[in-house]
Amino acid sequence: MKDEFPFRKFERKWQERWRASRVFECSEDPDREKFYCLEMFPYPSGKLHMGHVRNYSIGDAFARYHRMKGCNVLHPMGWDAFGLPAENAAIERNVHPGDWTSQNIDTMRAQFKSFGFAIDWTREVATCHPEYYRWCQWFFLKMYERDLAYRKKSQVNWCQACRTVLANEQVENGTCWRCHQPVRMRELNGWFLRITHYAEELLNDLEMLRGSWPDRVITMQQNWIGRSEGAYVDFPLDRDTGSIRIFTTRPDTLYGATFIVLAPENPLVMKLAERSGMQAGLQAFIDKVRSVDIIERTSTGIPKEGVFTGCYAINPLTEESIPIWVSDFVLMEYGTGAIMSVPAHDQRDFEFARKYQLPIRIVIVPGGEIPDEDTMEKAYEAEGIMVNSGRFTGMPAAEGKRRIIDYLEMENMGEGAVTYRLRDWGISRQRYWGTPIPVIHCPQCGIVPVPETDLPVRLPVDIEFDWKKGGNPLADWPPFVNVRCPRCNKNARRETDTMDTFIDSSWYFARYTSARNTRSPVDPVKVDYWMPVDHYIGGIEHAVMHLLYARFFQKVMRDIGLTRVGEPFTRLLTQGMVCLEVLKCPRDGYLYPDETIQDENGSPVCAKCGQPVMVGRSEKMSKSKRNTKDPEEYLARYGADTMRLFSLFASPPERDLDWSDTGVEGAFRFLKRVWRFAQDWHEELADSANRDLHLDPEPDSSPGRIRNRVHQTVKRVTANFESRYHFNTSISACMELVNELVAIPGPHTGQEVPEPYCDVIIEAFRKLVPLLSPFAPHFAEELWSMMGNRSLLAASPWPEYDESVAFEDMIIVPIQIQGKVRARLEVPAGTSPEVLEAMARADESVGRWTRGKTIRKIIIVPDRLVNIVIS
RNA sequence: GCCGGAAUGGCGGAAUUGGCAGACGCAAGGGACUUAAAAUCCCUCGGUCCUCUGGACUGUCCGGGUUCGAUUCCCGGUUCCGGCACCA
Repeated sequence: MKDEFPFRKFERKWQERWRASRVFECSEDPDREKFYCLEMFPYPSGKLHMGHVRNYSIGDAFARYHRMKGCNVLHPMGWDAFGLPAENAAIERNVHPGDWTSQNIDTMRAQFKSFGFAIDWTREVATCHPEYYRWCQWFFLKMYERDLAYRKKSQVNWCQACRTVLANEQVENGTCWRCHQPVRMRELNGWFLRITHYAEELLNDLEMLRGSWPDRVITMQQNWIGRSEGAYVDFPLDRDTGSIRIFTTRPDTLYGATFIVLAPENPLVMKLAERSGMQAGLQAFIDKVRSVDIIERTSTGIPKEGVFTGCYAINPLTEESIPIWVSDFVLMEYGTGAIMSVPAHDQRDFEFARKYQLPIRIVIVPGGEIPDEDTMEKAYEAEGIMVNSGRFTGMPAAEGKRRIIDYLEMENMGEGAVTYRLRDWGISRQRYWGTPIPVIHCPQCGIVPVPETDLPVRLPVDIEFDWKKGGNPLADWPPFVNVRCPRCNKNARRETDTMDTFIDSSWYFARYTSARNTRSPVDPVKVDYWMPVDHYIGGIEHAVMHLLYARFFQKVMRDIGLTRVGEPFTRLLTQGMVCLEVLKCPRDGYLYPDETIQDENGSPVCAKCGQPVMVGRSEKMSKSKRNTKDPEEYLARYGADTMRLFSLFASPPERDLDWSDTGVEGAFRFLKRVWRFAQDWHEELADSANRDLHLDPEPDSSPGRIRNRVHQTVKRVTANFESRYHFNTSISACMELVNELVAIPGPHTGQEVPEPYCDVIIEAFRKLVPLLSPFAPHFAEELWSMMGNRSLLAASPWPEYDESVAFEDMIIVPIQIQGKVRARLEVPAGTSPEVLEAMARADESVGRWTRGKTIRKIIIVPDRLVNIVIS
């Protein structure tokens, strides 16, 4: 059977050869250029999904290409193995989270292997292994020593459904990022990492990444860090001791500050209430604010509510007494939880002042005229000249800012300051399946860190627990909780919070460089050889959280002397989602394709109720929308190479990919076509590897043109790997070449092999097969060995191209008249403008268009076009 | 509201710096092979029109502009996607 395409057989064969030859295992070699290629490691959720297939197909193409280019490639894999779904599975089906996780890992590892990814499996890590998470604990202790980890009571985002705390980044539109239930505020003690200590550096270093990270990720991180420059200003209380500190970005408007507003959570509120005797009213207001859920409270549209505290403060510059209010629009978490209100120059303050009839004073004007404060319709927020501002009157606002800050500092009334939107990272989770925080609470000594020598604090795996009960089972497990204080040896209590799993994924990329090291998280020599990651590939959903935390950890690792590298990821590629149209029945909701049947007109109807099915637009594949496709099915039917090829061909990596069964079929057809062509030429190709080729056909002969195309294709595919990463066009280029090869006469058309073609075809295959290998590695490896190569293609050099052969000798130059193509000239490349002009003027069809007209101008771009402008 | 990104045939997409719009693939239609089907191969395939083996006009979200020439650059707008959203 000549036409048979035995992909199942050869895919298994090459996977086995790669494994046995250990070709993808690597070690440090200072003499070779290193290339660290990494895709974001998966959460072991059960089985691979199409998003994984795409992600790892992209990364694998890079890894294979750079290995063939001669780089020492590190391409590892591991498991982000702690986290909530494991506990949810435990609750649903009463299996231990650890068992559930390790089964999933086994399943998914096997799947990875059946895709033939070029991975160094000796470096595999799983974050739930004590050998891994002990170093998460170690990092925690190091940070604790350096005051980068601390415990505080705070208002936290609380998800009732998950019974845990969420970081701000994990709250999406007021709902939990995992279960999408509303998030409530709750006061809780917990552990924090002082990421704000690095805010400035995390912001500034983004500039180094510009150009090699997507702009939008840089922008998102900038917005998230949210630097603002301004000043703290102290407003003394009127007829009382003490003062209120506010933060403002507009010290130049200080003379226009006519009232103060406190956040409802600000502890000052109740103190002031006591003085004014207005406790009842203020408490009622605070309770009312608290009762509103976070979604509503943080939505911009709703009108601002406020209450007067009955107390006054002194504006330090005007020395006037101004009222102190409380309102829900002021946030306790930002700045100082108190603001000065300048209604003339802040729209929100303006609306508030109008609503409660508070005074408005203009202190900045665009020109000379001062508008009427009683009739103005909105705040003037732009730059201008200061008025009504004492000694600062007449200054441009920008200068006034500096001068007022200087003055405040001189008079001890405030200081210049920078604040950030970024908050410290709350890492405590009231959950079982995570890294235990290595701390002991002693009634005598207080908080005592677990000594380094006692690490890891093992998560008890033999825990007996009713998973359905919810909450954190660790807190109810005496063997874990009851310990002796490492300092005084008296009875103490172990911390039962576990770490946010984002800790685990904040340094795994460094661990891969020294995966089995038992003395420290990373070996300093190895980590500095491999780091930073050269190509990091993953989903855009990690643009802020994971990538910001990882950057933070990298800087901490640097500062504690583990590495010299300060930024972990040199290049970032954010791949798009895998999408498919959704099917929806008006009665039964989302449907799988096999839950629909065709009616007599061939339109899809719901199999259950017979109603017409709406075909919705293409959306990210998800179980809840029932628009998923199982990679396993396609793997069995078409093989790994076809899936990989399709995933890369259907759209460029950063864009969304629409899954298409017929598209997969197309990729399969292409591979079969090349296969069949190779079989037809078997006699010529088999064991041709060591043959000397005579490659000197006339450049403008048919075989000469084939050579030209071959070398051009090598050039195009190579260029793509170096700069644009649009593998869809790389694959197109290979397809075009195959189309040209198939068009020549030969055994596949039932003809004799014409003499001049034979060596050209052999050369074509020597180039084409390696070009395809990053996309369809088993297929390429099989053809490579058929051609008589003894060594693995995966370890062979990337094909070279000869610029002089890739060079196009004859070029078709279009002739335009008034910008419209009217004729074409076939000329040798590099034909001079003079000759082109003469040829264009002499051209017959040009004459038809120019007859009776005056030629005003002729624009000539050599090798590109001729444009004749007529009057 | 603010900040990004996108918009090209029936569909996914291509067009390196302003220089032949629609590569490559999918779908569709026609044909060959076949008892038939599958597989494979060949042809057509943006739109409108004409005197139809050719040719004209038009066409890259819409409206302007710059230019000999704009999918590409500039200004204004529409729609969609994403992020942030009382941040003082």
